[in-house]
Amino acid sequence: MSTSGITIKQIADMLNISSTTVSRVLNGRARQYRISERTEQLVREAAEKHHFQPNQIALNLRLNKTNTIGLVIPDISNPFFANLARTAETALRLRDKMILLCDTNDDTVREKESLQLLMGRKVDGLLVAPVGLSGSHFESFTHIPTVFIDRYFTELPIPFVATDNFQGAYEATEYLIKKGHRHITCIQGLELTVSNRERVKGFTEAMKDHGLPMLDDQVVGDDFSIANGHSAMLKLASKNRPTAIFALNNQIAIGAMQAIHELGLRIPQDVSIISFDEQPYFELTAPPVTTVRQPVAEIGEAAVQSLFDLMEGKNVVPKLLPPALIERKSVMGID
Amino acid sequence: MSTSGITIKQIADMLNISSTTVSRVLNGRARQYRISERTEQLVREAAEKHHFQPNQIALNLRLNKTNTIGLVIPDISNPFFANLARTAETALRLRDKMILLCDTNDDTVREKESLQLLMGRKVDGLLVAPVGLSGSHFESFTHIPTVFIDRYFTELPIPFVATDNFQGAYEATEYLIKKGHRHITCIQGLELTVSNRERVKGFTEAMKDHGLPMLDDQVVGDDFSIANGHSAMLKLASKNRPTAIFALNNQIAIGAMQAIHELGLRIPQDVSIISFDEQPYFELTAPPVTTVRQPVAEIGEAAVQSLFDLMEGKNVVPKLLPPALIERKSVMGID
DNA sequence: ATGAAAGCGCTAACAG
DNA sequence: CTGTTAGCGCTTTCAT
Repeated sequence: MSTSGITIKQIADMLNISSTTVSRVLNGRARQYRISERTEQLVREAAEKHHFQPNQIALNLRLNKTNTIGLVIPDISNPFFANLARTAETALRLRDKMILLCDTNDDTVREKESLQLLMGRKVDGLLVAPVGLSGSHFESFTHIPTVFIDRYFTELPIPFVATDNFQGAYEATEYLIKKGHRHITCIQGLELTVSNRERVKGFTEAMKDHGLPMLDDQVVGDDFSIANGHSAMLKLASKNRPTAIFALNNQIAIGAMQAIHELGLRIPQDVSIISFDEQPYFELTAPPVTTVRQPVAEIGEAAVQSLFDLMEGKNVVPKLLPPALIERKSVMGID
Repeated sequence: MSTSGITIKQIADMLNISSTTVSRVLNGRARQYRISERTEQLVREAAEKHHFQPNQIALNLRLNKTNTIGLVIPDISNPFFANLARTAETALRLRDKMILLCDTNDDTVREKESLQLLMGRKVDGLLVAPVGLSGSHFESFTHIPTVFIDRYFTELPIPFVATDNFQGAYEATEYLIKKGHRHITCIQGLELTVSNRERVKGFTEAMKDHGLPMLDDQVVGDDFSIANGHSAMLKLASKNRPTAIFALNNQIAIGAMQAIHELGLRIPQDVSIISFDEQPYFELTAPPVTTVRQPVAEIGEAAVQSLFDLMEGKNVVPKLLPPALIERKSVMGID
């Protein structure tokens, strides 16, 4: 039926009035411009009848504003980011913004490409969980309001909202140590990532603070995937098996647990495990897994709020939100 | 530094040439229009130097094409949809399209609103997992290429790609029955949803085919959430407890299992359970859960392919992909 | 109480 | 080999 929606000009022509008038009525400025009730009526009827929808593209061009936010994350299939995306979507919808979604797969090239594309699309703001340890390539984007989520670069004047990864990792490690573990291996995610680095730091520092030696292979693994958790665990078990594993995200933990089961080992009798990223199913696994909870909803909402503050020119301070240790049954006390 | 990127016109002015020429060079048509090497060189240098980025908004308006696809799904935090989103994102990126993400929360109002917004933004196509049992409100969108995913309306001439939900549910139910279960309760998701209806149908038909009576409360629950699975299970346990539960998606299964554990009941000795939606963690739960696997990646890729075929005017047929039963330990055989 | 005209940044048709 | 003009749909001066 309708080709693609009627335009203001078409309505104007039908009514033999100018498009200016139509625009004014449709933008609720009839009173302000003292447009006659009759004209207003006519315009409204025509618009209604033909399901007038303002062409946002034209609006974008004219107003130099797209009401669109770019969401750039490493992996939407990781429940942590999926939840983040959801809270962000909800918060943004409330403010009449839409999300352009970019999944970078934790790949620098894809990230740069995504940023470039989003620039071209003139997004009003950016919410990004960046790859890499330094954000030099973000400097060319300083003119567009950006808030980092989950990961960040302190040397950049760009605000961020994230979990205090260092603290979370420190506490998790200390918990393991207090349970009597001395041979603990950390299965990490992508090394070139701030969240990973902070977590590894927390692990390392806790070990040092408790006088435990950092041996070779004390930190293994190379990305945030299930496959990585799986293969890392397999290798670990074949050598001098640690008594406890610290998995640096939920995916790694799943992979490691799969491997442990395949090997016929028991948790926590043969290996204890603790994981970053609380997820509902960790309560149901055999055994339930002790985790470090990240305040996902708070992060998502605070990030959106910060972004809006930024867009309104307000001063925005970075936020590091506290994690919480959720103790369950996957860590055994040993002497 | 740079305000918002340089324009073609600005480059043209700097070089004292017309914007047409600049446009031609930048679009790789220098040869075609026999533009002098020198001019081409100059234009390229200027563009490079000032980081020229074509303004997509202007392009959209001019070309009447946005290279944007609307992805409308009920819940991005549900791993099934998160995975779908990921495959779709990857497939679309390969074809130089970006995704505008809308999370409807399985709410008709929000869905309509999303569709409306996406129309205004002139998306080139739509990928949607619709709420509701009839798609009358989609008829006003027939001019824009649309493919339904996971859920669909057979009365509409809109292609879809989905799991054969009926078959999956039928097989799951039959599996339960063959294991000796007679008192089976189905915890369903949102009733006003095609996927739910098909699954319930499969369940009902399998029961009938095996001569089992459909009692009151044989199908309970009302949405696809963890909370629903949890509360439904709590209620079920307090009455005449069934020997087996069929959870109609992964979230419901998680909620139900939480409730079962809280109640101090054992799976599968006290209650057996089977779930729609295979997920990695179902292998790790206590006990590992028997599930109906949906071919998520295939659905995502096929949907994108169908959408492109549609946009190219090709004939597209709906696809119902076969599910697979993954047998694990959550169902006990009884006599 | 209403309109004409300009312009957002770009490309395409037509002209040389 | 290059330029002029028009126009995508809308809003915003500036007129009247």
